Amino acid sequence: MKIGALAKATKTKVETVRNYEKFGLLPPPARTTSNYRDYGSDHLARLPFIRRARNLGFTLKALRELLELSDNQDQSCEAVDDIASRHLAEIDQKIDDLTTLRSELDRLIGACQHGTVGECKIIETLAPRI
Amino acid sequence: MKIGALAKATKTKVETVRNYEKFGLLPPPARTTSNYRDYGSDHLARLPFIRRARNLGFTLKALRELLELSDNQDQSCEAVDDIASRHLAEIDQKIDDLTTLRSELDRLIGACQHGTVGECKIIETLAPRI
DNA sequence: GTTTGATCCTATAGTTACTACAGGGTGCAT
DNA sequence: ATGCACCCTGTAGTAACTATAGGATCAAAC
Repeated sequence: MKIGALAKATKTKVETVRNYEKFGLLPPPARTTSNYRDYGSDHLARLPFIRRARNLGFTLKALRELLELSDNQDQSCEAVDDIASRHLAEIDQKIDDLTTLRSELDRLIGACQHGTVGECKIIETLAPRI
Repeated sequence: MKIGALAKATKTKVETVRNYEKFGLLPPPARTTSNYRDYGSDHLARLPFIRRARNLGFTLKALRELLELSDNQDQSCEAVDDIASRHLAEIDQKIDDLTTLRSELDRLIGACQHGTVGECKIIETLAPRI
């Protein structure tokens, strides 16, 4: 498939797709005789992963590391363990933060339905843990 | 407190703090006679919220909207409900994505400990929901 | 068979959010 | 009074994306 079809299928801008290739997140696809990029199902699977992970605040650099866990199956257990563990801690923190933020937004909406907006404590929800 | 102390207390770069003020996320603090920014406890509470929310992938624009829920307590219930609900859906999606990604990393580490690295299915974890 | 329009190519410049640096003022401590 | 750490404004750099320019390719319509 050509870049336009891939971009559409993954709701990504064409320029962003090319950008990922330049950065080494998407392997360079085959080219047609007229030099058009010709993507396969591996690209189609990989791109949504990148998009979602980006949306979750992972940098392209962090993503490259995670994708290498997938690409180089022959890596040492220590390497896999180290990389995965580091990201696991980061992910847990993010889930925690999102969960507390979620509760406060939920409470806000609930208070609203009872006609009493009350004090908004959004800021406190993400206050630093001591 | 001066900007350096605030930055240190919130693990933020001094330049980033000034940037948030320019963007309207942090209210301009009082100034000393020598024109130094003089922050109070409200700034000290607000900044960690901004930092965490940024880390979760919220844009400065989205943050400004969320912070207005907190600042303008006199907003209409409909406005609060609308803004909060939109962000709630976004947050739920993020929690879902992080949870599935977390499981796969966890499985990878587990497999590692049993000496059988096995196939890495990270990419599939964030595959599109149909 | 050529013209129109959509899509592709590369390359460059703009945007957002942050970071770094330049050039200069402030304030305390030795 | 001379460092030295900190503050100020302003500008320029980075990362990741987005937009635009200038041109090639291809399918379809006339």
